[in-house]
Amino acid sequence: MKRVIFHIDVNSAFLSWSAVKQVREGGSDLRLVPSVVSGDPSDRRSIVTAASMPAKKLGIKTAQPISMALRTCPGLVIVRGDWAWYKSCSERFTAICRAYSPVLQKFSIDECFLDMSLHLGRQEPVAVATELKNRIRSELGFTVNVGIGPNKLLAKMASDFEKPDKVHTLWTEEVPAKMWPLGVRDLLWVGKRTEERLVAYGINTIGDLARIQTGALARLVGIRAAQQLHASANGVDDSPVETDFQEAKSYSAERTFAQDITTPKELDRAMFNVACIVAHRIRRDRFKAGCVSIFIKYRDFSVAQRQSQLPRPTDVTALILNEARRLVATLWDGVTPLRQVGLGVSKLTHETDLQLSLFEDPNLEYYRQWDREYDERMAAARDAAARPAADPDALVFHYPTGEEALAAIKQAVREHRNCTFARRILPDGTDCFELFEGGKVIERHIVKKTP
DNA sequence: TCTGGGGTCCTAGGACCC
DNA sequence: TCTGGGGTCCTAGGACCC
Repeated sequence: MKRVIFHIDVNSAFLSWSAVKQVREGGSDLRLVPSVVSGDPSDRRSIVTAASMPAKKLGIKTAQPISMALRTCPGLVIVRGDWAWYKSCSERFTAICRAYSPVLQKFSIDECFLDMSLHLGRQEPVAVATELKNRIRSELGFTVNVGIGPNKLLAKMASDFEKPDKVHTLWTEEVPAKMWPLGVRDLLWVGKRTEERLVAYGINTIGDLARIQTGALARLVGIRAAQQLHASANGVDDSPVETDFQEAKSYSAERTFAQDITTPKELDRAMFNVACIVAHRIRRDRFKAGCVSIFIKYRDFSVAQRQSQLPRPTDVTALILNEARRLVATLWDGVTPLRQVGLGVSKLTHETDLQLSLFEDPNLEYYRQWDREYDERMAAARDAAARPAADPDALVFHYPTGEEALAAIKQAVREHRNCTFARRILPDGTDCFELFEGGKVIERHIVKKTP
């Protein structure tokens, strides 16, 4: 039986999705002007998460610093990401794809593979793909590219050809004409480093890679990578479309500082924050972690990391944080400036710890109670964020600068110890800090936007 | 220009056991 | 005292993806 795989890829996903929302709310279409999704544009370390076609035509690229993009295009429209909305777009997109074949593998928030081998009947693959593409466009308001091939690799390569709103095929017999002239970097799994090594050896195109002996290649990139690259360059891939839900194997969180930090106190505060986030997420997903890792990134982007096994798997923030602190102490000298820190957990299990250890931390019950309260606050903040913005009774405070806002917010948090609080981006793009009481927003603190 | 925040997998060396 | 060879686990680092 002939295998037919589709790879469906949303064009400029985050930007398209934000545009759909704005158009629905009566706004203009971001896709028609130079625009990007990014973090806080006043933070020099923010980068472009997604760019519109007009922005890309001006040379703005994904992952470029926002400050640089603004220099290229001073009139650039910047919108902040809306993750809850993106998730709902992704779910509706996946649901339409699944109607064409149940053999679906979600590859990321905006991409999936469909095994169409048993679901085409007498229809032509291109006709079905075109219908799928058009249906997503008319029902959901955004465009996708569909790549068609005999396996996942070629389908994915095909979807990357001309964009947007296109269907392309890459059958095995088309590989020499359509894929071999491309540079090695265009091949899946060839990144910056591998490209450098290959080019230094005179391997410039995917065709060069397809023809070289794997023995020579192995000396450059290792045996396994060599076999993988050689097979890929020849269009060979027999990996199945995996329909099963893959459980996460690790969780991590990182923070990049607005300015490099140089004191253990600052580092510890960041470690505390990321430990709370990671531990909360594993509890939410009913995991316990057997291994804790930390990493730090220096000014020059070099990274160092430490990891260690816990005596027993845990989901307790304090135990994870303690281990992270111990690891930090063995790794960082306490003075070399750091731009980023991160904490991860792995060796995840679902086991429940019924057995009690003689060496149990005497504060364990206190730690657990603290975690429960943290989890409740997070849940309350999530619920509040999911509700519509209308709450006319909330007191609204405006501040001319971020510093003043921060001071006032700290004061408000001290005064309202029973309140939950969350930072939130309002539908009009206003970045604000909200205090909740009994599920209602009672105060909203906003930094006045400079015109 | 000056670079985010998540993830996955692989490799190589050392410790330890038989 | 010095010695082989294989297996497994752990750790650090690197490369890639979106």
